[in-house]
Amino acid sequence: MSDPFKALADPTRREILRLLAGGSRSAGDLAQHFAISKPSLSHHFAILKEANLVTTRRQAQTILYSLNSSVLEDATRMLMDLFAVGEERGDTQAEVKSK
Amino acid sequence: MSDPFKALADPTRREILRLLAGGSRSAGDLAQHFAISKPSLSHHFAILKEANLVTTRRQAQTILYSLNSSVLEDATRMLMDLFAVGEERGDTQAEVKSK
DNA sequence: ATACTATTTAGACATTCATCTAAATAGGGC
DNA sequence: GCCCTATTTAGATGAATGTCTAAATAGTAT
Repeated sequence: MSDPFKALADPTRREILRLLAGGSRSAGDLAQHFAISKPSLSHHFAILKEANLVTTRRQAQTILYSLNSSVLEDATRMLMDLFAVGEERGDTQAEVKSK
Repeated sequence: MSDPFKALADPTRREILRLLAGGSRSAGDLAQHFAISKPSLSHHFAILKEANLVTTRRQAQTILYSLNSSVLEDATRMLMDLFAVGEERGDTQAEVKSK
């Protein structure tokens, strides 16, 4: 089980998740939405699966991919904590442009 | 301005953000929390700055880093949309057509 | 069993990434 | 001006990443 944030770093993988948010899809179906080769997509699937962001289920010849919302929720909560907590130290005034 | 998700992919950078969530800190102050060299940290700072996740402000000799919550909020919202939306379509499991 | 379709695995390759050491820059104090 | 402290830049290096083509695997159908 690897780092979900690493899995989310690639735009192709985020697009895969976005498509899966609309419902489960087969690998081939997903492949139609991308310009890259099927082996490359398959590699992205493997990374998403490794991060537990998707699950798979065989249906006859095809393999259905589904979104695993819970891991996505965990990651979201982690990000949310970065700006929801910690307002106590008094230097919110720190917005200065970098040279 | 580069991909904030790519910036969030590294655990060291997420820890930097977590520290900054507690208040602005100087580069050297942040460096004390990590085992890696200062130039390596500086590289991480640059990536966070490039992604607009932090801002900087010079204070005498030291440089203060501050969290930029708004970009973090945007990223969080993007993730949230992946599991908050798409619940209206009734095909979380089965009926998907391929090809 | 053979053939066909869907998907993954195996290598290879170029690019990006995280890290280091050494050197450069910027500001403050003497 | 010349040091001292803080931080970044430059350049190098090994590991990880995203992509490809070709081959292998799994399941269905004839």
